Amino acid sequence: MAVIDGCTVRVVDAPRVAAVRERMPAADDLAGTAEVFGLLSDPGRLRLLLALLDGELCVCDLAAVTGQSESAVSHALRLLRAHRVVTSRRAGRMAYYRLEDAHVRMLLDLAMAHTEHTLPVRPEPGADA
Amino acid sequence: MAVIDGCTVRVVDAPRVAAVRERMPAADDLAGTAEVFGLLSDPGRLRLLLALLDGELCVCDLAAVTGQSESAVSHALRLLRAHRVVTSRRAGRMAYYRLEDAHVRMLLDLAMAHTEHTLPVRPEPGADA
DNA sequence: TGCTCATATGAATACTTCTTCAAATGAGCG
DNA sequence: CGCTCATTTGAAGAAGTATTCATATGAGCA
Repeated sequence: MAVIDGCTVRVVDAPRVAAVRERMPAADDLAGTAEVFGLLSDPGRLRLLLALLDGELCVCDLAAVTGQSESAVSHALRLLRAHRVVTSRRAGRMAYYRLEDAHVRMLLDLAMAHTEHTLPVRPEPGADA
Repeated sequence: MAVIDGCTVRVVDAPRVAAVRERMPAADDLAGTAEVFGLLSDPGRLRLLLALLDGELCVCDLAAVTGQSESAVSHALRLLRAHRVVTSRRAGRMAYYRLEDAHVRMLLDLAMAHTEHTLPVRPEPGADA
């Protein structure tokens, strides 16, 4: 048993627990990161973002590329825009969206690299492959 | 207007749309990737996985580290185990979990590198920073 | 101005998903 | 064998999320 945050909890390896807790990011950072992953956790949004990887597209082209209704696309883009993952540019009555978040771009690149040829890159310490 | 998948849809830049559709991963791959991101989209699970980054821990220590109930932790681990992200080892009445998925490990490393010091790495083509 | 088109928005429904509580499993130990 | 402990499981309730349809905004154009 150990006392953490004023609560008494059951603990086996107290020093390890303390060390790992030490390294744990702040709650806000964790929540933010989880949110980003959440944005990527929907196949529709994932399609949209992948479509935007190599440049901007208008809403109707995004709908055509991703096979979704224009309304669904617009809702999804609204969410992504609220999180500053994409930005929009208006040209006449059309709206062109682009991927604006470098961090998300990296995650997408990494994810795509792994769907095509799944090669392990940083194996767990102790593994021999 | 263009015909895609037998449906007539409104399209502005038809060749672009065709090219981007070409590069789009298969639906199964997309769904799988979205699922992985989904596993990372919950702060509780994110904490668990981060705690496991440098080695195995038992359930109660995971609960202590992440500040969740043991039941919640067990449910989360069950889900992660179902997706082969973690594996468990039993030692007596305790269960030790370890991170087993190299791809997820990379995503976690990348995400963590970005929560601490947010440095852009691959800017969009056209950006000058 | 009035019409059409591209996108955006709102509201409602259906669908997941998280959390909690209660109880079950199954190992160690007297 | 019966008790305790660590973990797992099930079920239920609450909360969030996605999709759709209908409508609104607002730009271009006659």
